[in-house]
Amino acid sequence: MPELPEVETMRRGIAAIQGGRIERIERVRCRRKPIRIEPVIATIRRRVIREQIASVDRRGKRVVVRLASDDRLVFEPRMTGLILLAYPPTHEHLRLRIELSGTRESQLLYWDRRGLGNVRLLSAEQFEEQLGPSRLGIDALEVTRNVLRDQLSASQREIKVALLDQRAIAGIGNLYASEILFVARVHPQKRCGRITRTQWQRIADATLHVLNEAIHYEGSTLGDGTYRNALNQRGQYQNHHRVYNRAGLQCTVCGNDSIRRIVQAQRSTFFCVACQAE
DNA sequence: CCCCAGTCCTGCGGGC
DNA sequence: TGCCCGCAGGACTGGG
Repeated sequence: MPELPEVETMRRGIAAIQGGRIERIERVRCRRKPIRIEPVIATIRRRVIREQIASVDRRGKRVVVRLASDDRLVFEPRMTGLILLAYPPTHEHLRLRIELSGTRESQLLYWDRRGLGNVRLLSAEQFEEQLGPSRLGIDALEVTRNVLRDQLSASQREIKVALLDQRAIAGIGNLYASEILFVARVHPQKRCGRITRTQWQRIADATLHVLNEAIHYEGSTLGDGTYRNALNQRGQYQNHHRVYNRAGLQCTVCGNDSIRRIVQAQRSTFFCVACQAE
C-alpha cells in the first residue's frame, strides 16, 4: 500500500539514476504481463529513448522521472506496484524494464502483482494539468496548521476520511491517516468543522512526525510482504505502528486494551478510545 | 459540495 | 484437502 513514505523510499532508492554517470534511456521493454501504460508503448519509446534523466521527484504517491526534454515519466504504484533497480520479487509480475546506459549498466523496473498501478509519460503541460495544484493538494510533508485549516475546516466530513482526499493534501493513505490522528490525539470521526486551532496544530505536527519517522524506517511492509524498497528489501516501520492493525492490543501510550477498529468510507480505521476521546 | 457503491486486480486466509 | 468467498485499499466513476 505505498503511501508517501513508501513512495519516497522508492524515489530515494532509484535517485542514483539521475544526472552524473547515467547517460540516457537506451531501451524500454514490456514484459509478458499487461501494464496500464499511457500513451502506447511505441510512442513512449519514440519520446524517451536516448533522453537523459534530469531528476527523480515525487508528487504525493507518485514517482516522477523528469527527462531532459521536460517530459515526465510518472509511476503510480497504487496497491502493489514497486519501482526497483534490481531483484524483482517474481519474474511473473514484472511489467516494464527501462534499460539505461552509463559507466555502470543500470535499469529501472516496474513490478506490480495486482496491476492496479500505472505508468504514464506526460508533457510538462499535461503534468501541470493532471498532477498540478488544481488536481493534487500540497505535499503532506509540507503541511502546516494553516494549510490544514484552509483546506479542510469548511468540510463536514470526518477528519480521517478528509485526510485521504488527495486534492486537499497529497500523500496520506489509509495506514498513516490512523497513525497521524493517534499521535495528534484526535478522534478519527471528529468532523473537520469542529476541530480546534490547537488540534489542527497537533495534526500538522503529527503528520510531519509520523511521515518522517516512517521514511526513516523505509516504510511499512505489511502482512503480505508486498511493499519493498528499490532493492527488494522490506521496510521496518510496521514494527513501530502505534495503532494500525493493532485492534484489541494494548495502547503504547495509556496502557489500556483500548485500540479499536472501525470502518469509515469502507476502510479500516484504528484508534485508541482512551487517548483519542476527542 | 458530499457520500456511497462499484470497478480494477491478485493472493491470502477463514470457513465449511 | 479443496473450494469459495471476503478482504486488503488507491484512485476513479456514476448516481443520488
